[in-house]
Order: sequence, then structure tokens, then C-alpha cells
Amino acid sequence: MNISDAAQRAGLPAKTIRYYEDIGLVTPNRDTNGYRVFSERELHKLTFLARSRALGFSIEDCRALLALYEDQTRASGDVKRIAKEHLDEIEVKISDLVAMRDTLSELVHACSGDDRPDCPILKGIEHAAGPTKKP
Amino acid sequence: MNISDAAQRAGLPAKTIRYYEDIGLVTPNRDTNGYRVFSERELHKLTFLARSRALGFSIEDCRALLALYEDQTRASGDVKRIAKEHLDEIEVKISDLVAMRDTLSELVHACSGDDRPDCPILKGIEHAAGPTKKP
DNA sequence: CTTGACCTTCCAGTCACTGGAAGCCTTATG
DNA sequence: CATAAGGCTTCCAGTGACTGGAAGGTCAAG
Repeated sequence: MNISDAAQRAGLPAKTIRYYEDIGLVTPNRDTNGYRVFSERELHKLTFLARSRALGFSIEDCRALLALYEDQTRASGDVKRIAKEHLDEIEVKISDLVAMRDTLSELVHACSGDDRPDCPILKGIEHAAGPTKKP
Repeated sequence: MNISDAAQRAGLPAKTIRYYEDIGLVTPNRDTNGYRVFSERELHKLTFLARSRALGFSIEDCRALLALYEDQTRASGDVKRIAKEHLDEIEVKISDLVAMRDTLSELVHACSGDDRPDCPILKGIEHAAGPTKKP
């Protein structure tokens, strides 16, 4: 299987697959003409990567998860720890974003949005509480 | 006022302020020794930037908002349009993250997290629905 | 006069790709 | 058999918004 078929089946751009090879996440064989050849096993890995990335795992997390995925003697506790840490990060991101949304939503609703210069949004930003953490 | 005082008062790292000068968001004067000197006006701009960044606006949005902030003849509609677009993006991010969290949370709870290799998280990633959008 | 805390510039690295150029390889058509 | 279209290759550069660090100038205190 050539790269574009693998890309299609895994749901990843071909560029991304080449990048994943560069950083050692997959190791497709090469045809005599130099083309990458993807086995079912490599395709499985790509699919696994696409899905774990879609769940927001970092590349390094994906690397660790992939190693565990391939290790039949793994401890599920190792997987769970990675997933739990990521879950906690997601929770933090969600609450940061919800706080942003709530503030911004209030400001947007307070603004008439017409031709006049008076603007509760700008005033709100000017007088908002100082930044407490980075988004 | 020197950069570290400005940084303290605006709630931004000095490095970030230098970066903001590089990209033309602020234009502090210079003392005879080459040190940056921040006026109250520049400090206000920095504070405005810190707060709009904390609300998740991109640098380019901040640039536009800052221009409107300084333009006494602005139309509040221009501000509102930028804010509304950003608000919509935040909503999308929140629902993406909530979807991730829900999936991941289920998987984490289903995993015993012990020494055995059997792992619902890895199985879940393997069999999850394909990625629909990028986080 | 030296120490230490400032300040300056510039370069490189982060993360996870993405775009584009230049150039082979393969397949279909005239 | 020549050519054109499309797929494949590598390599280089850029994204956003900083952040770290090196090398060196400046300043106030002791």
C-alpha cells in the first residue's frame, strides 16, 4: 500500500505520515523505487495515532501509548496514568475556556454593535481582572 | 518606567513585552542608555494586551482591538464583530474538548489500571470512531 | 572597584504540522 | 515512442506566540 492509500485509510494527510516517520512513530518499508510501502501493521499504527491525536494526546503521549499498544506484557496502569493526566489537562483547558466564554459572552451581549464609539467590550477588557493564568 | 516595572504592572513577562515591540504592538521610547522607557499610555496598551490575550484573542485580533481601543471614532460594531467571531471559536473549542473529555473519561473509568495487560483504553482508541476534526 | 541586578541584542528552540520547490516514477493516451 | 498528468521522493522554510540562553553594556550599593 502506497502512502496516499494509507493516508486515506488512516484518516491522516500524507504529509503527516511522512512527518510521523521522520520522528520515528512509524517505519514503513520501501519499495525498490523508493516509495513507502505500508503493511497492515503499520496501517494499524497510523490509525491508532490518528485516533489518539484526535483525543488530544501529545505526540510524546502517543509515542508512549503506541509502545504500550504494541507491548503485550504492558500494565494497564501505565496506560491509565497517561490517560488520566491528559484527562486532567483537558478539564483545566475546558474550565479556562468556559471562563473566557462567560466573560466574553457578557461583553458581547452588552455591546450594541452599532456605529457609535461607545463600547462595553473595550471597557470590559480595560477594566477586567488581571490575567491569572495563560490560556 | 523600565521594562521590569512595566512587566510587573501589566502582568506580562519582560520577554513578551520585547516581543510585542518587535511585532509592533507597542513602541516604547528609549532612554539615552538604550533602555526602554514606558509611559502610562504604553503601560495601558500593555495591560489591554495582557487582558485581551487572557481572553484568548489572537495577536492579530489584539492588534485590531488595540487600534479600535485607541481610535475615539471607532464603531462598536467593529469591536463586536471581532469579539463575536472569537466567541464562536471558543464555543467550538469547548465542544471539541468536551467530546474528548467524555470519551476519554469513559475509557479511564473502564480501565482497572493494574498490572494486567488488558486495557479498555487501548481497545477504545483502537476501535474509536475515526477522527472527524482536528483538536 | 567589584559585585550583582538590571538592561540590551540576537539566535535557537518549542509543537505538530503545512506549503512549496525541484525532481524521479508510473500510467494512460496520441 | 513521446508526452502529459498525477503520485512519489527529499529538503527547506514558515506557522503562533512566545521562551531560554549567550554575550555583553549599565547602574547603584558597599
